[in-house]
Amino acid sequence: MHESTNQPQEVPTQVKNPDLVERRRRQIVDAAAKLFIAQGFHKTTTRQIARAAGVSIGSLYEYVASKEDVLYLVCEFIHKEVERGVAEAMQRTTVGKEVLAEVIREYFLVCHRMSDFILLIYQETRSLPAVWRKRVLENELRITGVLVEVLAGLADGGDLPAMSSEKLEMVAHNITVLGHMWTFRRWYMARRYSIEDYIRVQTDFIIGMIARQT
Amino acid sequence: MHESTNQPQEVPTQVKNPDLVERRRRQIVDAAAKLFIAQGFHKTTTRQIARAAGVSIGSLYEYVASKEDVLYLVCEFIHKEVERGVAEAMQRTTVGKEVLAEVIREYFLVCHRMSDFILLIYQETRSLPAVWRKRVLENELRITGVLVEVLAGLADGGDLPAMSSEKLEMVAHNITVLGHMWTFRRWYMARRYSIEDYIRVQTDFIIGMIARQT
DNA sequence: ATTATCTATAGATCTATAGATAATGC
DNA sequence: ATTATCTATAGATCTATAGATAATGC
Repeated sequence: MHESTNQPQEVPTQVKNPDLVERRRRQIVDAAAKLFIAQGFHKTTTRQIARAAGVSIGSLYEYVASKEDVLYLVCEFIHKEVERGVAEAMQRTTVGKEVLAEVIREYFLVCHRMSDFILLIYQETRSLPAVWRKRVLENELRITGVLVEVLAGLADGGDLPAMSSEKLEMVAHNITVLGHMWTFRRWYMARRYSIEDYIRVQTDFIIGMIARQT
Repeated sequence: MHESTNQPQEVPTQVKNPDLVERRRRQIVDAAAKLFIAQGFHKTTTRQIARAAGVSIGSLYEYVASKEDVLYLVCEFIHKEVERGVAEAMQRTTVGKEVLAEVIREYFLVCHRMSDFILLIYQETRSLPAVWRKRVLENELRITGVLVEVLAGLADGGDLPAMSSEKLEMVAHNITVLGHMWTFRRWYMARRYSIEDYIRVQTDFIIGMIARQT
């Protein structure tokens, strides 16, 4: 199978200078992310995005070809941030007995910090054209993939009960989603738990979840 | 605190005959739910809804005051269906040793059957006006509440290790969300698991999760 | 000369309603 | 007479672009 048959397809721009493209797109993404979080994608107009980004509506369309392009750039940016957060957090964890608990803690704290962004992805992915929706879902997997790697490392080192790679992967998905749960049930959870309480309770559950496995 | 200070607020209609309202709204909700699932709320027009429901655009607006009203009616309908499904499923479970596994199984099967609907709620709740968004979230809680009741019953009967009501509630939320996970990660899960596989693996995890608790 | 930016607006929709018509029940 | 339904459209937006202007670099 030839990779070359899939044209990798990027967001198109009319502007030649790549540094300028990067700079302006950052302005656009920053402004749009805030607006989308506050009002949602559909209630935000391209004019609001342009104004908040400090460019004219005409210029905005030199850097993207459609409003959906802006949403995709925002999703891409969020995933990069989350992945960076997770990767950094994973480095910070020491080795030894309590590693899994630390990994969970660091990941949940990333979810806590990036709550609004994660929620945005859950809510607006559907508004993307098919090609980009697919990309966003792949990015989502890549983040769970980081957890899979970490768990596999722990299992190899004997810091985790050995289990089939299938089950190990499911544990990673479960941890990912229980982190997200703090973002999309936060309106309820925050009434009775601080993020630290939440981490404590869920960590016990997750460790229990793994302990019994074969 | 007086309940009477909160006006309960229902979707307004111009039509006097309550039976007719119920009948027409069912047509509208059925049509709209399908369209929203296929295209999303924002890409669906009120004319499409009217046409698919078999009424004119003018009549549609005799039964609701706005497009958001239609979305709220759809969400309400979905929650009723899910709650009914869960309640029925819970009755079907026998008593004894394997009850928890049965409860999980029945609940996950409801999620499987109602996949599209559950996904719709995750994606479009944000498009609702504040008052109704709040209601939808309350309905969401009510469904988790059913699981809390069941778990509490099991704990009382000794079929479940005793644990604080706080933890018991969190277990119910976890089960709820792991059921939803099958709907919003299905694009990935379905590649490697059937719903039966998924239930088997997750049931083991959930039972492990509870076993260790105090 | 080329590249980037802006203003002004065409063109396309879409929601919600006004006002006319048909159906129902006394 | 009242209730329900329909057609036709007002009125409001919003995306995306055309065409003019300013800035940059040779």
